[in-house]
Amino acid sequence: MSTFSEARNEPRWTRRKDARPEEITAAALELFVERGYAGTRLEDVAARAGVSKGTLYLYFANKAELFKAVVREGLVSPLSAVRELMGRHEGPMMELLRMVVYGWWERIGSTRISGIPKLVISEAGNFPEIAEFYLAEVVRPGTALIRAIVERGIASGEFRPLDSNEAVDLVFAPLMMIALWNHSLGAFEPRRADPRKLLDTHLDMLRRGLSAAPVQTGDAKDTGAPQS
Amino acid sequence: MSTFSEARNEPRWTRRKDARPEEITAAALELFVERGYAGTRLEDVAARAGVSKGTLYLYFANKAELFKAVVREGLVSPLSAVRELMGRHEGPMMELLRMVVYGWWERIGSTRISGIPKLVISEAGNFPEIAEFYLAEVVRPGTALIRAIVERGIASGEFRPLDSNEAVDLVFAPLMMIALWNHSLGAFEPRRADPRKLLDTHLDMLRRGLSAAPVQTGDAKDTGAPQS
Amino acid sequence: MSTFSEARNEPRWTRRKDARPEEITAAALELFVERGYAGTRLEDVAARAGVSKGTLYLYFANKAELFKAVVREGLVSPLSAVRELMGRHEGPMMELLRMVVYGWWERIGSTRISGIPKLVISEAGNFPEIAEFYLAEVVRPGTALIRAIVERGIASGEFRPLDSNEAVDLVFAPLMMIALWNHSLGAFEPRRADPRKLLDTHLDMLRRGLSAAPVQTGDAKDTGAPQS
Amino acid sequence: MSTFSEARNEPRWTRRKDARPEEITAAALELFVERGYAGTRLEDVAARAGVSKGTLYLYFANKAELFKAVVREGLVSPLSAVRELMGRHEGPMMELLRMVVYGWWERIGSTRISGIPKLVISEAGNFPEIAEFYLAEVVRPGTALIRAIVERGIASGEFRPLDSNEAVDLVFAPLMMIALWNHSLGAFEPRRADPRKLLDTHLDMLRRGLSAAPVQTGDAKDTGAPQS
DNA sequence: GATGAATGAGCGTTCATTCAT
DNA sequence: CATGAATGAACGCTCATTCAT
Repeated sequence: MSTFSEARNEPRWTRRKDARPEEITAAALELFVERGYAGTRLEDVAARAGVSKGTLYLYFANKAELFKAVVREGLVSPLSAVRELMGRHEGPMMELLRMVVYGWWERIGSTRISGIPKLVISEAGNFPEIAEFYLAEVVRPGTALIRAIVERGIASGEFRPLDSNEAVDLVFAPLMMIALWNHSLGAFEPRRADPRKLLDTHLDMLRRGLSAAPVQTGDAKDTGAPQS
Repeated sequence: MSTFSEARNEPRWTRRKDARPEEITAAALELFVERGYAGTRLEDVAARAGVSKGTLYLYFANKAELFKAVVREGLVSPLSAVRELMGRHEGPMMELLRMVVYGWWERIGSTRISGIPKLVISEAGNFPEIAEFYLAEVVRPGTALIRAIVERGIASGEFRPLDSNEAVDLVFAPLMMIALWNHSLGAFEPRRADPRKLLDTHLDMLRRGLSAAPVQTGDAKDTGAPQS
Repeated sequence: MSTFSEARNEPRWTRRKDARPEEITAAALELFVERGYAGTRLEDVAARAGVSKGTLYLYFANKAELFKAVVREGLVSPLSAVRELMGRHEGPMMELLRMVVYGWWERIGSTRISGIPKLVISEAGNFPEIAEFYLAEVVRPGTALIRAIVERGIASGEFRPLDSNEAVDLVFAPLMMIALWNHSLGAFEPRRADPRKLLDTHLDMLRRGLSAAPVQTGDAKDTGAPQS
Repeated sequence: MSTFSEARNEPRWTRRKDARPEEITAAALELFVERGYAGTRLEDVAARAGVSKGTLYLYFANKAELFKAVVREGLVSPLSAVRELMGRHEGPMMELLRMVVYGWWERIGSTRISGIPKLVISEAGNFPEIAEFYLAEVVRPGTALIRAIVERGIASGEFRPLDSNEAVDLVFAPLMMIALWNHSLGAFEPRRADPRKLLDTHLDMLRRGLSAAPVQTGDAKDTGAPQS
């Protein structure tokens, strides 16, 4: 009505139709991670998002859909960012692996998105749909990416010729462990080493473990080729 | 391989009456692992154990107590077996590490007990008591054991001097990953490599990663000392 | 056949604004008849009327008021038309009855107004106000009208002397049955006889049933007087 | 424990597993008829049946199944009773019709089962499944029965040759009207004629309407044949 | 006037727990 | 000891109603 109102940049009562879904999934992510799927009451999600119970249903058809949206949302851009990075990279694959691990920490490990793996692991049995979705959209593309790096390294002679599927699992395991720990027992064990230091050591171990150079150790002659 | 099984002395076929609680926890373990705590209905536990719903309450005060009993039961003995093994061991620590990893697979990884970690991780937030208990009874003793091995290896010059806490995490991570995978997404991804092969590769990577011998790799001069 | 339509004088195409309430009650009538009171969602009424949910509340205080308006609207005028017709009629009462029945079909039975009886019957228990209103405005005046016809016929010797209240019910029953059927099970039983043929047969049965002339039937001597 | 307890014929706490379903459907019938399907709260059904809300679900999977059970239960035996009666009958069909109408009043019209038609009419739109079920199990068998009677009468020359489908509707209409009235507006119009007298008059009208004998009425020559 | 996002009371349904037998 | 019918608190979801725009 007044000419002044036109200048407002932060109207107090904007219909927040577009911001709402993210506010809700953010609240839901926290609670799902804290309490599990079944343990999370939609009323609490609503309260934490600052809306009423009914509002949830304006944006998500039901609890399962909200859950799926939470999982989906947390994992779209991160993966494609890695993919892009890999396309551009030149130089040793070990260097790329390091960037991927650090990038994972920046974008996922150190954020609340890292709660999603725990969610999925916990609820896979009850939500086959989620399990399939996560496998198709996250696990398989993610492992394919790392496998490609490992295989490039093997092809170039940088890495020794080991089973690339196994290598992928060994690259991922500590990252998963960090994420799971931080969202479960970590809450009860306050003094913990800096995860970044652990990741550095992990990368250092990987460097040695993947290297094509032979390693002379106490109990076995290492030829650079994998065991049996 | 049969390293862990020597300590058991209990009669294998006690009277049915005494076996009831274990039949129940066995049924409960399966279901808790499959469906999580909240997703498991006591009626189904009863049905799978071949008893009536009411009978559950003759042995367990409530669902939470049953859950705790399931977790508690799956954990106690194996650790002491490892401790004993360690006391007896002579020779390279890498060899001991290998026995521990294989023993873990025999006694835990390949059995339904491997579902326990998933349970604990999933429900730690809802059952602080379980979390504390698991930390006190399993995590801290377990890591202490491995840390002792690593530190013995460092002291003897077999291993290079890295942070033993970090090393422990890196030793455990793939074992945890295998256990979690088998009880969650693994059910939806049929073709999977043999976990034992993965463990072999893991041990091979560890051997190289832990070795005191320097490793010449493409992007860094390795002196045997840990990074940074 | 067009007997009833003569009295209407209102302009047929008033301004849209004034038409709104009627568009809403028209939409509401359809839905209330299809789904019952509780089964009808105001959101659907709004959608069918082409307005927003909020707009409903500009015209009707709440769902119950809308419902009452729907019922009220479907009832008033036709009765006065019959009353008028009756005042003018000369000749046999059976002929008047026939006109009334045909008129009912024209103005009510074949239109969506015929859904009103179903609504009232279904919701009488929940809406005493509607029940009373319908009794006062429709049932009692309507039966009075028919009763007057029957009684005129009896007085003139055209009809035999039976209980006029009972006769009224027997005149109405098939009309009600047609209306109710068409708005309930009729939707699930596609092939159905033409209601007009049924009404003809009904009138034919009434003619015989009401006639003062004796009827010789197999199992009773008919004197024209009603049975005990 | 005591020898006395064996003599008890009315144990105070018998598990009433077999009586319960009928107690519940009886309570549900009352409430469904009073308040409609949606208007009936299961909590109230439970309370009226003297059980808890949860107990309902021991016997009926959900509200819709309870509803179907109510409908089913009220109309199985009555229909077969009529069928049986018809098989035995000898003599005029008009007599059989009279027995059917009286029987309907005894077994249905005067009992609370008469509330079912109203229920079905009200909810057919929301529960196609119920509508189909009622058509298949009640309406079609019931009309077939009456049609058979009418057609036998026509074949024997007792009735004039009219459309038997129409005749069936005209036979039923007043019965339906009585049932519906008693469960809707009837509650608000206390003084009402005895339905049995109305049924007598209805039968008397039918006798005249169906008779093969010609009837001389004021406005039409009646030849016994139906109108065009 | 008209909109539709937001609300929250209310109900159907589930399931851990109890207890008479 | 064992049973399983019964309970009722708790929660997901719906939808009539409100109100800032």
